[in-house]
Amino acid sequence: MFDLLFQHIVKKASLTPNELEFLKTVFVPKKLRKRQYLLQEGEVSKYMAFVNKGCLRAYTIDETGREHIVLFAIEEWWIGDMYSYLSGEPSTYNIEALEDSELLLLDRNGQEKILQHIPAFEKFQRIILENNYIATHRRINNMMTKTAEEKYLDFSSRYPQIVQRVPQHMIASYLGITPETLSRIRKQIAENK
Amino acid sequence: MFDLLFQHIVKKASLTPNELEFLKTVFVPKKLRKRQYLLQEGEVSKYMAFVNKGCLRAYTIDETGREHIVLFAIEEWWIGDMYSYLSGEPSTYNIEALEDSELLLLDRNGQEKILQHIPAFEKFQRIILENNYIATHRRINNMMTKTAEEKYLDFSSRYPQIVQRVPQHMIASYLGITPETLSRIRKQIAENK
DNA sequence: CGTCTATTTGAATGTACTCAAAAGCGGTGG
DNA sequence: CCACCGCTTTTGAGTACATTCAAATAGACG
Repeated sequence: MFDLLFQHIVKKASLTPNELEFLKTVFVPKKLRKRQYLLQEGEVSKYMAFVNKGCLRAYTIDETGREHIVLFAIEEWWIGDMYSYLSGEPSTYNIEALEDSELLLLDRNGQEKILQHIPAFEKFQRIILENNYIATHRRINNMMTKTAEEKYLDFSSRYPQIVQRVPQHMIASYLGITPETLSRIRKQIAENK
Repeated sequence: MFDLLFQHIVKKASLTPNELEFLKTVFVPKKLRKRQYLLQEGEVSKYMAFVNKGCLRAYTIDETGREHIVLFAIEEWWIGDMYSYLSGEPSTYNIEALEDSELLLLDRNGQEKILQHIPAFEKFQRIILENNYIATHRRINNMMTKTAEEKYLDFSSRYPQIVQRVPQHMIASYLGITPETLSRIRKQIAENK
């Protein structure tokens, strides 16, 4: 259950076997069936979740009732509403399992404990934040400057696993384009090669 | 010089007079004339800068040579490339003063010192991060779901001071629309009231 | 197998863009 | 202090890209 998490962490910061063992006492395993929710709009996001297995999406619903996917997560990714998690305010996101999934949950308390026991965890956290910052800013840049086709090509080369596993209209939603447009783009790409 | 910074901080976390006094030894004042750069592409962002006076922009240049404004900052805002600051990697941003400006610089060293001396500073930092997270995600949401007109209306109601102070084509650049489109939108808004 | 949902295709529309040129504005030097 | 130059904003015309709405096809799940 903890193998993937441990691999994930030691890639970014070196922890002793003892320290890794300690982590087991802090993370809480949780299973989610397809279509179950980790978080619903209005709830406080008490956990950040590491995905050990499966696939999830975070989305919002706008005034006109449309869903907009904010984030996907598959194995070795983190998911949660960081804002709600940090501030304790209710979340505006829904987080739903797109496949049967296994998560490892970390709450603020657990996080504090880890930081007290394992100084190197700070570095790990910092790297996660950095990567998040980069991905978010790249996304803004893509939204601003790229055509629908470029957005899709960038996405599918960066996250090919997600393209495989997730319904096409959800990818369209993530990219901020209509399902019809994405369908036509894919057709055109297929033809031109 | 430190008045605004102190106000800014005590709004978010309560610090003792002694602690505030200590901050003076850590932040480094810096003046920038209009059109001077705080950071240029390829340099490492060694500081996060608190804007005591003035106005700046952070922008990138894409493959086709176009500028895209990532961020504005006026009094009481922070500016810098957080990724480069945290990771030590070279920045892809340029940060330029749009007016004569006064900054207070904080480097990683200084930040460490503060955290050691002033535990309450952690809370302050957390709140800054939260606000940053919210603003960034709102921006993504706006880019994805809003028309050019809605983007402008949202921006100008949220940051009216910036609309006042910054050339129109830079606002267009920030919103990811052309200057011509923004001009037409503004005309239309003016007519319809 | 049948139903429900996802994807594809078509036609018409609309929003924002490009390119080009005119008008407006501000800063600078004579 | 005014005239000029350069940059910003506005306006116009034509175009491209993506959207909407509608319907047909394909695929998944019970």
